[in-house]
Parts: sequence; C-alpha cells; structure tokens
Amino acid sequence: MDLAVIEKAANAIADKHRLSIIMEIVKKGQLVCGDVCGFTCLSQPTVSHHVKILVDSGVLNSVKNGRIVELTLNKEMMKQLSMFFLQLS
Amino acid sequence: MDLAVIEKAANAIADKHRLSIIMEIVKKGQLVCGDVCGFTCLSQPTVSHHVKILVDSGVLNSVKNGRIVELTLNKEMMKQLSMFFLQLS
DNA sequence: TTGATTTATTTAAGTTTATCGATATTTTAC
DNA sequence: GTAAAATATCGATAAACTTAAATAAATCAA
Repeated sequence: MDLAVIEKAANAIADKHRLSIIMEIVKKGQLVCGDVCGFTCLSQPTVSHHVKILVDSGVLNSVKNGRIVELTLNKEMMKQLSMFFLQLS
Repeated sequence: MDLAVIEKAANAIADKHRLSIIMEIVKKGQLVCGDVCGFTCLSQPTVSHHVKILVDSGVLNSVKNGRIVELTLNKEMMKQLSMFFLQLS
C-alpha cells in the first residue's frame, strides 16, 4: 500500500464538489462531464479541473467516447482505500 | 454516513506530513507532539498546526497529560472510513 | 518562586488551489 | 466545409494552506 496513492486519493476526495461528483456517480452508475455542470453550480472549466483531479488520482475512471467523456467510479481504488483504513482500525 | 465528516477526515489525511504522523502512531501506538518534531523536519509551531487539523477532524485522539499531549489513532474513525469506501466498492 | 519544558497562538511570507472568462481542440451533424 | 457540441487549456484573481519566527500559556522541577 503506497502512501503516496492514499495521499493523492484523499486529496481528491477532500473537496465538497468532488465528493458530490463521486456520490452522483455512485447513484447514477456513470456520468459525463457535462452532467456535472448541471447538478453543481460550477462553470465548465471548473468542472473540467475537478474531474481531472479525480481521474489523475485514480478515484474515477474516464473513457472518451467521441466528444464526450464517460466517468465511472474506480471500485478497485475504493477497495484499496477500504482495506487501508481497515488495517488501521 | 455524513459526507462532511468524510471530507474533513480526507482533508486531514491528504498531506504527506500528516500521513507520516498517522503511520508513526500506528507503529508506536501513541506519540506526544514533541516526538513529531523529531521524525519530521518540521518546526514545533508547524507540528502543532498539523496535529490540530488531525485532532479537529477526528482522525486522532488527544489527551492532555500535564504539559504533554498524548496522541492516539481514532480507530472508530478509521472504521467509519473503511466502511464508507467498502460501500463504494 | 524561578527557570526549564511542552504546547498553543499570532503574524507574516511564500506557495498552492479554486474559480471563471476567453479561447482552443476534438468530434459530430448537416 | 461549416456550424454546433463537449471537453481542455490558458490567464488572471482571490482564497486557502504551509511554514516558521516570535511570543504566550501552562505545567513541572528545583
């Protein structure tokens, strides 16, 4: 378990807007970037910025499909995080 | 599961120095603030600042014992975090 | 009580992050 | 090829964070 991975993932999660993106993906299964502008009050460049942080950290998976980007949760990362905190508890 | 709790805990964890404080406590069982100045290269006020963030977020427990502050891991919080990510995986 | 020790607070500088308007890039539709 | 749509990048600004020096507060020891 690489601590740098944990640190980066924690940083991605440690934001109100990014957490709400995660929870919306959990609810819907997947999202495209444009959806995020809808349920948050953020501009498109700001959404793009937050999505980049989530994807770069490994919290979200992104698949480019034509001109849209489909976002899903990286469940493998969720499992790793769960195991990490389980070991600490 | 309150998302604000998750956000605050994630923020506390999302820092190299704070993560190393956590891991040192895991290894040793407990620490006093002064110890942290030893194994990190941080000044005493900086350590105090980081410890405050960790305690305020609920990641660490602190017990004042005379003039020293004993720090332990809040395992209940670790359990909550583990469960949160387990549900997402 | 005086001096030493441990932690907290204040303040300020430097760095990073969040935000959005403007613009660019990529892809689709016509 | 042109226009529209989805996302990314750039540039600027404001807010937040990290850090440490200086200082304060609390407690212990002699």
